[in-house]
Amino acid sequence: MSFKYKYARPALTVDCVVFGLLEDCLSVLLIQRAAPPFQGDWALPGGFVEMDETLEEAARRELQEETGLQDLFLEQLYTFGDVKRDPRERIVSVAYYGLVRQAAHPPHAGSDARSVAWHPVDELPSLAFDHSQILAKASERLQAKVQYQPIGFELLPQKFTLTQLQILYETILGRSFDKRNFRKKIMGMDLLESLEEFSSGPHRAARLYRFNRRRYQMLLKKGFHFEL
Amino acid sequence: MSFKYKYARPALTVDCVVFGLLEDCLSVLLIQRAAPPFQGDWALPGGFVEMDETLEEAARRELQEETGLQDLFLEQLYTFGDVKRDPRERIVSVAYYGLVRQAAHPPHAGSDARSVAWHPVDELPSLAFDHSQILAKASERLQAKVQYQPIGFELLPQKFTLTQLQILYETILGRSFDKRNFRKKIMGMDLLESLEEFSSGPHRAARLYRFNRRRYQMLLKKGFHFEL
DNA sequence: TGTTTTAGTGTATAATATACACTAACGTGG
DNA sequence: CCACGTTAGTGTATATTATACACTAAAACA
Repeated sequence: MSFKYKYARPALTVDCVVFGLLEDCLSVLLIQRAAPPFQGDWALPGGFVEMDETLEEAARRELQEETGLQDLFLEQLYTFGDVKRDPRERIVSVAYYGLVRQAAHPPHAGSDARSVAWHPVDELPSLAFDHSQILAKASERLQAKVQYQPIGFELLPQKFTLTQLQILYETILGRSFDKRNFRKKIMGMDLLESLEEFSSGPHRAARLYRFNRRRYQMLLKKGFHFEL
Repeated sequence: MSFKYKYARPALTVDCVVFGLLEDCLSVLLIQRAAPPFQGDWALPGGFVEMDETLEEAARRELQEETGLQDLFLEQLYTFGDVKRDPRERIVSVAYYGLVRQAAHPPHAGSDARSVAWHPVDELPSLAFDHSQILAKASERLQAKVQYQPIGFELLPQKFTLTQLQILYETILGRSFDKRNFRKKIMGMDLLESLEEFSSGPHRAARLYRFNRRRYQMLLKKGFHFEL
């Protein structure tokens, strides 16, 4: 069976740049290609868009199939359409970027047995196709967006300490913050719900917090806007 | 002649949301559809992506063909891929938004004689397909971007007065600025080149300025970042 | 019980944003 | 020719926000 069209059509794929924190290190989920072209090289998870699913649905399905990841924060990034970005034929790819909480838990490789692994963003292998370019765009977007939308929380466990949050921002933005000023600013936004204390070593216990999404929605309507 | 593929493929189009200032009124360039579906309705200019052109090239070509516009600021906006966004078949569309200086000069209708016209954004007709949604996203993006990148200048003539610039920002952002504070901020950025004076009526002449793009690039490298 | 390690807190100063009102220049019409 | 209408252009005082900076608290362990 095959499909005929009057005019030539590019193939349409989705690719996903999924970020996670791996031991305080910002990392990206990559799969190793089992077949040519770029056999053995690392690449972004992704695949062809089916006729009965939206682009985001396609991205989520491919992620699930290839890495087992589900229910993560996922947003459209950019569409890459250079004529020769795939050596085989014309393929246009809609890229998404995602954030996951538990990069610690290793993702399971997909049914087609390609290996899947987290790679720290500052020591990446060279990638198949134009995936380095896609990843660069995703990093840029993440850095920009994390400063004016409260998406950083998507990378932390639901309960986290202020120190964890600060390290997260420092990691993503590549600069350090003053502890007191950071806490002042975050607390001043009134977005975090104070929870129990949590002890993890030979030192004072830290308070855990949870991001209160409902409260954020409320504040948004009142003209509030999150900023770093 | 026709093209056969093993798997079904969505058709791929580009659509353009082009903004211009029409008598201090933010407007969008629309074309009137000559054929079904949505015959007679207004729609965004756009069309199918050819196999030998990038997405941006496709957008520029379609704009040129349908409206005569050329050499404008144009950036990718978002890709729309809902399954039923076109009643005929599955079509995924990569949307671009553009800014032009001279919305005063009426665009000439394309070769296929569809009419082309500027429509103020606050009194739009209902649009074909999901084009209202695309336009909404473009307005949102314009509003956001104009505040942290100096793209507003793309809507003004190359020589402009500070009052014109202020009105532009007020129009796009829907709020007013204090004249002295506005001028202080803009001048403080040191991005404008002072030119000759320009007299236009029974009142004091105003100084003309030009946006100095070279200077902007320089400052960028030194860590400067434009903000409203 | 003291040593180590991380958590948690306040204040003074600098920088930035805001609010606000008059003079300058030009053209027109009485 | 001068009074009026209209738009251009300018500075300062105050409030708000950002920054810099150092010690005490609590827990575990030796």
